Amino acid sequence: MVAMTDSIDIPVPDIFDFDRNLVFLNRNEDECMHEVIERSLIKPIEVGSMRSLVKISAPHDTALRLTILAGSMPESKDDQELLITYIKNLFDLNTDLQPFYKMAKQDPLLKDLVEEYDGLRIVQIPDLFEALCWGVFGQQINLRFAYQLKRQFVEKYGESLVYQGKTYWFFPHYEKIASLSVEELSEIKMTRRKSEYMIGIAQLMTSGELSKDKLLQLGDPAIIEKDLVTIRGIGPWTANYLLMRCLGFTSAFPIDDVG
DNA sequence: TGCCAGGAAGCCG
DNA sequence: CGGCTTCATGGC
Repeated sequence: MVAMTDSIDIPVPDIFDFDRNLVFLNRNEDECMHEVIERSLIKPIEVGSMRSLVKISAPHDTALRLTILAGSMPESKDDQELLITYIKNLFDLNTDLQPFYKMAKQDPLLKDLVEEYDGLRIVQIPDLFEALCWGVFGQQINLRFAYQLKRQFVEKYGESLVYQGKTYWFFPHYEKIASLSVEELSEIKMTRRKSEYMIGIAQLMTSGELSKDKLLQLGDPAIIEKDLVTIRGIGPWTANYLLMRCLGFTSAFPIDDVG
């Protein structure tokens, strides 16, 4: 029997600093997929049959606490596990950072960096379609505009809920984008080419040819990257970005780029 | 005003 | 493979 509770606690690893990760999540005011309020993350999350506005906080530093602000708690055991998996992925809780920290603390260049950002994880975009879209949005335009594109996209094709008079948006489903024409999608001031990329990607996901599970089953990040690059609209940069920000290959992050 | 931004595809040799 | 052109829109 599943006990009906108001909140779910998820234990966090030793090397984890919730506030530092919140700072990262709060880095851009144009972000439309979540907000940070008073040491908590407010985020609409859709997993399985659950679609709710979730508050994530850390009342004590050994666990994250999930509270449902609007919608409902996951009703089935499956949905509850999907939610927990999503949050674990979001904060990259499954990665063991001990080996990296041990190595970094012996490196004169990395030492200061690791201490300054101790407990900061590579925050993920757990949803593959969302990560892919964000990669495409950001290609060859300034970030400010990329955030604008995402917002217009989300508010035009996504669904929403209202909480305390404020509207929160879920990321659009790929099935919906797959059915759009280039002309329709281009209305939000994306280039035709970006529209083509996104519709093509949405179609691949709708047909089931492309999925996060399938990519992860390939195992080796180099092989995954090769697979991703065959998709029109995904080049080396976006493929690498996906490995790092969605597929959890945080060890592959470019140390050259640390600055 | 002009350069350029979290690139990638297409074409040519 | 390596280099060059095109795409197209805001930001600063």
